[in-house]
Amino acid sequence: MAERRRGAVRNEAARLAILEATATLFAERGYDHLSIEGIAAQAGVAKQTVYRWWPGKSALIADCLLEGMLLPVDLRVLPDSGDLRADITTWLDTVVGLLESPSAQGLFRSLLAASSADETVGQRLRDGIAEPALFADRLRAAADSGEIRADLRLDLVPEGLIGPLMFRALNRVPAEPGYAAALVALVLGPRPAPPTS
Amino acid sequence: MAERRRGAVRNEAARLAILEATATLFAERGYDHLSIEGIAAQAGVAKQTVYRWWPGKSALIADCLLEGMLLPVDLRVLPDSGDLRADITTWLDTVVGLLESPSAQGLFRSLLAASSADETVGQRLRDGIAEPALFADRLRAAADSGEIRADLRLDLVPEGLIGPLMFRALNRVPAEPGYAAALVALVLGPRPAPPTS
Amino acid sequence: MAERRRGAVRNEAARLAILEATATLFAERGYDHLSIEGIAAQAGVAKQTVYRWWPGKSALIADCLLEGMLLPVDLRVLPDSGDLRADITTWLDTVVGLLESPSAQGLFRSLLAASSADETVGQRLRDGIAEPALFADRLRAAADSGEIRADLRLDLVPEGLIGPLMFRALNRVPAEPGYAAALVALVLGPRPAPPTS
Amino acid sequence: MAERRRGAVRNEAARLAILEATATLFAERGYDHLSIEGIAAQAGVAKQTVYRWWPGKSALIADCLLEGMLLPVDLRVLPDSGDLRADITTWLDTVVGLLESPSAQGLFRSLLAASSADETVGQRLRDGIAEPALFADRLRAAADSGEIRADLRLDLVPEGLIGPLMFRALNRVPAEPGYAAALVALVLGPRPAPPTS
DNA sequence: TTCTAATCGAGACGGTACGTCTAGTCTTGCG
DNA sequence: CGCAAGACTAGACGTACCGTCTCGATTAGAA
Repeated sequence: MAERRRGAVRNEAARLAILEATATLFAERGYDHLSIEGIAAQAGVAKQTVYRWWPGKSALIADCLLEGMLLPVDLRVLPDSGDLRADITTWLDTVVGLLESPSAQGLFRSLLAASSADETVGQRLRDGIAEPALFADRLRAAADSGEIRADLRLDLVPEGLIGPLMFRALNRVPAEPGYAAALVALVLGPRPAPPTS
Repeated sequence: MAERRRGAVRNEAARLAILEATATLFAERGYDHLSIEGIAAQAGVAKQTVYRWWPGKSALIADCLLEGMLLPVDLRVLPDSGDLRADITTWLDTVVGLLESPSAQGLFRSLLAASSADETVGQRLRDGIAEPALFADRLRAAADSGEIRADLRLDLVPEGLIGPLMFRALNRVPAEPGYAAALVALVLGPRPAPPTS
Repeated sequence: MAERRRGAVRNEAARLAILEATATLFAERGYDHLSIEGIAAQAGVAKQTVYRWWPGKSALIADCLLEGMLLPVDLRVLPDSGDLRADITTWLDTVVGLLESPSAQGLFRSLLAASSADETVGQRLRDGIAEPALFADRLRAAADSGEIRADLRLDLVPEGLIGPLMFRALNRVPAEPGYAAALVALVLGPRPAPPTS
Repeated sequence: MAERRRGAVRNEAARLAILEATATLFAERGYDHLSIEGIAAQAGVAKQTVYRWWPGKSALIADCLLEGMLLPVDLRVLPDSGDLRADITTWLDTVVGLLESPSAQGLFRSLLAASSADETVGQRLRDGIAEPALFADRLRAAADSGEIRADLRLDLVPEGLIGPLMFRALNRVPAEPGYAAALVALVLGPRPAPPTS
């Protein structure tokens, strides 16, 4: 009983070409200097076809994020070795490693600019990098088991980890070796002493 | 003795009018949608007078920050009550309080966008908000006195405090009451137990 | 024998709706500013249905003329009182009367623009206003009877009468009272003196 | 004392390039199919420079007429041999001769279309072809001398001569040899018999 | 009946041009 | 020389139509 649309159907090839052109040009030129006109030309598509489906360039970025076309690796999974600190450090090291390349740094900064202009981009960026659920279960379990101190505000952990990365990206401060581990130590605190039996 | 330049000297009134127009329009419209043309018109100045002294809009923002025209209060001083945690919490509460107004939130997000486009803006922003020196001495003293744990990476504290604020600003997550204190607790860790004598 | 086509037959309602929409929009907006898209929308019809039957907007105008949808009165008949000069003056006064309304003037000018773009429109316009046959017989008879001078080039009379109207329409010069009679006098010459017996 | 403007002055080369491009493209492609974008490109000029000085393409055409860039010969002068009928016939033959070339016919039709869209074009066209003053003095003199009949409405003569040309141009009817003379005879009437003394 | 060709509505598509806005640069005349 | 004024090239903006095409529904003669 699906309300069946009439008329020609959307061209998937055009949709993909537009998103790919967006991703390419965004990585090359950054958020400002990204023009719909350029995207349409690069995609071999009429400008109106872009405007038909997206209201502006920030929405294009948001969709690129949704399709995983901007982030080169999948950050939405946390390794599970049993040691939460080690796992988060590993995960964070992946992110930090990405940011070593200047072009990836620029891309990340541009993503922040895009987030500044459009709320949806921020949501998608969060979903693509550090959705709350990524850490939540592990953190709760770790708190229960005493691996981290019991009074830690678990909901602040994601922003405690990602926020400093934003700070450094905007300030063009590269991450030194061991930065990931130091950040984990800062946010999760020192490993509590094992209870004496 | 000073080799005195010939010809007309720079018009200070024009300089100020331009920076004030920049600050006004930046607060009203955000970083993109800020145009040199608009600034010149608002300042009652020829466009060329802007271009003669500044290379682009990001440099204007940077200078506005330098002149303290964008941030309504002076954040470059940390109260000193003797209790570092309390002092930082107080300071952070000031910042958080600013961000409660939606317009100030937008201004802050726009500052992040400007930082993304221009390194200098980031520097000035850091200088205007949380220069390293703001915390450094107090932190070192607190570490010496045992007020905070000795192994804390003190250099990570500023980014550990400001980064999460950036995260929330970009994600449009308002700060709940007690957020400042929770953030301080997260980054500085719990107050260590006084040493048993 | 007739090779009978299969398939659905042309929708007469759609055809009429399209022509009516064309007439309406042409009168409202003029020849340029007349768009196929607008016509289709106004007629509640798909754009393709227009393009299936007409090659462009000038053909639509031509068909509207053929159906008499653009000219409010039928000009294809010349009264016959016995006095040719009076009859033509009467007929011309009808035309001039039409052109008194500014909207009808605009419509007439638009028809000239359409004629300029498409030969067929000109033909249909001529057929709808002053087909050669309209005057030919009466003129010949009048020449024979001496009502007009014998050496008059009868074939030039229609353009001699209509041409000045075009001139005035394009130059936005309204016709003063008595214009029709003056024009008839100009073209047909003064009434010859009756032959003395 | 002339109120002297400040700021850069209008670029005459650009102005001329634009008008020349307009004339070229108008002759090549006609009134519709004439695009500001194409004119700017042809003139090697930014689009805004066109829009700064002209509101639209009809104004460009009007200015081209004013500069005499569209009509290949100067029609604003009537020969004077003493015989008005002969002079007008000569003048009209020039016009008719121009209209023999199909491209000039198209240009003339396009001028009519432009006149239809913009009153100013019509004025300029009239000024460039048959300003009232062109005929007025000679006609009055001829009426006084009895060369033409005294009761002729002299003010109708220009439209009586030009109108039929418009009619034929719009209807794509070429002028046969002798057309100019026939038209003069139609409008001015036969040469009156010399008064018998 | 079933098949098949044509029509219709809706509307996506690659394009062209619109008229406006802004970026930076350059030019002119005043102080 | 700085400055206001403002013209200039360049190019993106977002919109309107162009003429073509594709989709599913409908219609009506042919098989």
